[in-house]
Amino acid sequence: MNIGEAANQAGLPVKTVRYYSDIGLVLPSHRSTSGYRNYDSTSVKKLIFVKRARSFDFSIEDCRELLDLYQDKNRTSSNVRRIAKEHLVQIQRKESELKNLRLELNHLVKACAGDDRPDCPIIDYFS
Amino acid sequence: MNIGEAANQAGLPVKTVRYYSDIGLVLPSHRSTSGYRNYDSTSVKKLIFVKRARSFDFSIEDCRELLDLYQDKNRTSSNVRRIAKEHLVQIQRKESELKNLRLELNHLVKACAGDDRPDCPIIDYFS
DNA sequence: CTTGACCTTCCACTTGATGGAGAGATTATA
DNA sequence: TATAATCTCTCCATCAAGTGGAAGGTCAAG
Repeated sequence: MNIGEAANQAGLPVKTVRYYSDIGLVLPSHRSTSGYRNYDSTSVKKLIFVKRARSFDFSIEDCRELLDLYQDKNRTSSNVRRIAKEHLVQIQRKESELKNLRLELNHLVKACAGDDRPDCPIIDYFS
Repeated sequence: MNIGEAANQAGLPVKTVRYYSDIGLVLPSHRSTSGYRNYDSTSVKKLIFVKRARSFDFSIEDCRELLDLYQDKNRTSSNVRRIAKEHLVQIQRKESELKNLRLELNHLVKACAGDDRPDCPIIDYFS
């Protein structure tokens, strides 16, 4: 199938599929004589795999590694687990940072009258 | 003072201060005859202000707006509050997305044996 | 034969910086 | 005073992960 149909089946924009092809993440199974990218069901499955992994915020490089393992019949689940676990740590770190941010900002917003006067604890805090 | 000293006082890399100057976010108070950026205490305060706001993940454009309000004696705290509140909503949304991600990924990692065998619920889930 | 949908490559833009090259300015030391 | 070290300047490239658009080739239907 052509890129449009493949993108459709994977639920990705055509541009993104072409981008994944450009960076060698998911290559089309072959090219037509006129240069059209052609995707078979295997390559579409890879696109879907990448889409899922990306929705988990895995980086493109992580996806590349996971995709290798996905295709590797000799893989060990410990390898996959390692990548996922490292990623989990990143997510947890980010989440707690965001939480601190939210608490502090919430505090500031609550302290701010939000009226016509120029007095503002938010501005004061930043100054 | 020169850019190095200003950057130092603001706790920002010189490159960043120059970048803020380039995009017109915090301009140096003037330039020396030889073209050196010169920062007075007011412009350094603005740098510090931006640094704080950025540490709260406010975008550069938000910072620009907050900086305008910071300098505006006729500002109303409601304007500042609006920006901060919108930002708070973004942070909360991001935080809950991250939480969902963490829970699901944690689930997957826990379900994965992480041993020598190729069977892996993480890979299965993505496939 | 032409229209329209789809495909191609290439280039620019996004955010918020950061790194480096090459050159000029200033300051410290010998 | 010479020179070396440090600072600063501008300009260009790069990062992630695409997205948007231009200019042009391809294909099927009417």
